[in-house]
Amino acid sequence: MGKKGEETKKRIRQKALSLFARKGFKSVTMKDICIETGLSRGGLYRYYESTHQIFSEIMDVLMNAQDDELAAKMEKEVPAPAILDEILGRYEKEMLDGSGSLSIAILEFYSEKQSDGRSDDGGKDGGGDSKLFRQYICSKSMWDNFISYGVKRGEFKNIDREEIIDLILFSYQGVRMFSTIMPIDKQIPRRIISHIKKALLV
Amino acid sequence: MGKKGEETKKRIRQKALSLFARKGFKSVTMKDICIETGLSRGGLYRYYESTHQIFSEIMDVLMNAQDDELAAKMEKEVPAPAILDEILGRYEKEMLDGSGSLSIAILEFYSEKQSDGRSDDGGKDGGGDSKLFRQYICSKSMWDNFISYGVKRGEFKNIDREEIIDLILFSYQGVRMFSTIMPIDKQIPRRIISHIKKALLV
Amino acid sequence: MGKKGEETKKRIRQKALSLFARKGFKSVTMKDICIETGLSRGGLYRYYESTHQIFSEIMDVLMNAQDDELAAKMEKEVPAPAILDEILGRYEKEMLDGSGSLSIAILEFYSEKQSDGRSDDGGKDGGGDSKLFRQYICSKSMWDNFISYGVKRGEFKNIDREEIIDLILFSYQGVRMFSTIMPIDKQIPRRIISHIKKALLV
Amino acid sequence: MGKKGEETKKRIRQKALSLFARKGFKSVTMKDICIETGLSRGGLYRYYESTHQIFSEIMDVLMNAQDDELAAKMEKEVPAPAILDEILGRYEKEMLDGSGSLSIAILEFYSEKQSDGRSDDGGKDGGGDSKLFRQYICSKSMWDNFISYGVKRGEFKNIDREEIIDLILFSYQGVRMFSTIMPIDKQIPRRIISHIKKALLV
DNA sequence: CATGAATGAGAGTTCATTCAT
DNA sequence: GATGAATGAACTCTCATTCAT
Repeated sequence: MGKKGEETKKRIRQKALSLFARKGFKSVTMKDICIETGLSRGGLYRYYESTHQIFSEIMDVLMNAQDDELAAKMEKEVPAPAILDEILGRYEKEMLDGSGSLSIAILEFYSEKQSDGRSDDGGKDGGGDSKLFRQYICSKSMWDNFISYGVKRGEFKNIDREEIIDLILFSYQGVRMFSTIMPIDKQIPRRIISHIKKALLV
Repeated sequence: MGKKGEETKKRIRQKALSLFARKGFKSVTMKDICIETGLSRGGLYRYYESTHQIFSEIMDVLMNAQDDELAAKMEKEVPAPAILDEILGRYEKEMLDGSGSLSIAILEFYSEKQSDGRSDDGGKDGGGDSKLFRQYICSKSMWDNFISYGVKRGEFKNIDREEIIDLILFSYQGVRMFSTIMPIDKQIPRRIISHIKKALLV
Repeated sequence: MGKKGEETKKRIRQKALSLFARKGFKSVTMKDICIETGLSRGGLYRYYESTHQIFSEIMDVLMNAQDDELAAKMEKEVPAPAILDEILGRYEKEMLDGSGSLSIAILEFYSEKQSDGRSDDGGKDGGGDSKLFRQYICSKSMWDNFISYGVKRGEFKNIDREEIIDLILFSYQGVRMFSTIMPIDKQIPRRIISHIKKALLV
Repeated sequence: MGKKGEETKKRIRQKALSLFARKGFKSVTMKDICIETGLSRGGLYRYYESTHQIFSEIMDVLMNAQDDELAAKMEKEVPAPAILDEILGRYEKEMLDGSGSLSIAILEFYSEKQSDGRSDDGGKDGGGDSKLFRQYICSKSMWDNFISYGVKRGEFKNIDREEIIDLILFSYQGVRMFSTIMPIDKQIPRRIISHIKKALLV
């Protein structure tokens, strides 16, 4: 493919990402992406043959770009509450900013597959649900490690971990979803974060 | 519009509802609804001129069909924990059953409006966000009343109400969303509910 | 579908037939047929969803419009040589007139299916080859009956029937094919017919 | 154009030939030929600028590669029936093997020109019909010579030569055509050949 | 010379929408 | 009121063809 080709693919993904964030998955057409990237029909199709494929690759890239950062901090013995502050700070920002979120696009993408029964993710692995599910498992295990770390250091309560993790993950996702369609009062993320902190910190 | 007309409209809404639950909002076409209802093109257009309008009316109907039931129970002095059990039981069921949920359709419907800037909700009120927002406010006030009731009866803790309410509402919505695209482990709703109960019950 | 619809379908088939005869099968597009019939895209697709389907129906109609005429003549005890003259006269005309012939279109249509392996003949029966083959069998049995008739009347020689029939059918088809792409000298059909007559007549 | 260039052209023609035999003329694209030959777009276009041109050259090469062999045999006074056996044996094989035949491609190629009115055969001569026609004339004269030879040797009947030649050529072509789209019973070529022999041999 | 990136024309297809009957 | 025939816009996708490197 060559270096130029790889760069074009990357450019396509970037432009497409902004479209998906803005309009969700279903409403983005190959034509939209042509216009956004400045490529012609044929030019785009040379690299990707459907919005499914593009989205799928975007998801792959995003998912692989995950947190080693956290592990690094635990390595360095950063206090758990400090790490928690940092993570929840990021969550808060994300919950408030609906514009950059792929939430709806993700939902549309995976829900479409459900009803279709098709599996157009470039053939890299088996089906998208599992990809999402793996992501959930991964986030969960990350939190689990982190909470263990906090408990070991005597900084977190030794509560039912799965319970608090599910609560964190799904309320976070819930707010993100709604932030794309409804003005989210700043207090909402703040309250959720406050609750999480109270539940965790000794 | 005579009685017959109203019934036809109702039938259209019912059939369309099942389509929206299955395929989301964007993927349902007027043609789909023609087929599902058995109406001809012209026949359908006589009653509704777009899927937006149909969906909007469905939402109106659903939102108006809300809980006076709860008020009735509080009136009858039913113990708060019993009411809580009942509500959370319903929530649990809904979190597990992705199939019947309009979650995605709602998200698509309102998010489409955001990006369009259009306001095609039948002209009844100004913009859908506020409709959704009102719904949120309404649910919130319902829970607020209910928690007050429990606190007054000495059955609920007197904690920060807004905090727990946001947590309940958004984690519930978060799970519902994901239930439509990912297999949800039975334990997830159970854990969330367990947490809520622990947070509320004395 | 209604009477109007049936008429539109018929009109489509007629116009398409002239296109197929002129350009063969592969070179005719749905757009061509739109233009020829004066229908819009959507209008045409309402009735037929591919040139395959149209061609297939044309073939069905043509094949069903076959020779009961011959049977009638044998019934009426018309002398075999007279009937032979009439049939071969028709053959001669058809061999000379390349313009109205579907030969190439038929060849393209069925050869495309071979390589594709698809079977898009409206689902009415199993595959097109058999349809062609049946046609061959049918023509063959028609000639067989007819030659028997001539032999019984003492007007035809009692020669190897299958031999002469294959010769008739394939040389006729061969000339028809070439008549679409090459000027056919009038003498060619005449010579072929002359040979056939000599082979058959006592 | 050096020797290497000529070889590349030859390779292109060979690969293209197999494609034309498999898919006919119209269905073969420059892209197909790129893939089949392993050449890049630009690479292919350096040598040939259209499938028409490639096909045309293939035809030229094939037509020039004709029978001096027959002349040689007559020179050597090989008995006419032996030569006939050999020729008809080859015909039989060709009639049965639809797969390697260019029949359909030829038909498509020349029929396309008819309707187009264009003349894209590399500019070497005026129009393809005449090329085909010349080929017919050429085959005919070959047979004419051969039959004369047989008659002179007292091995063939002195019948109307043009008649039997047309019969041979067109029934042969007819079967070849159909062999590409229909299973041809082994008996069919056999019967045709049997008839020809009976007509020729004393 | 050869490559493959890119263009743009054009075919296929699907729907929202209108309108004569 | 209701039907379904018809329109036309928009999208998807595929190639022939060109051209900078």
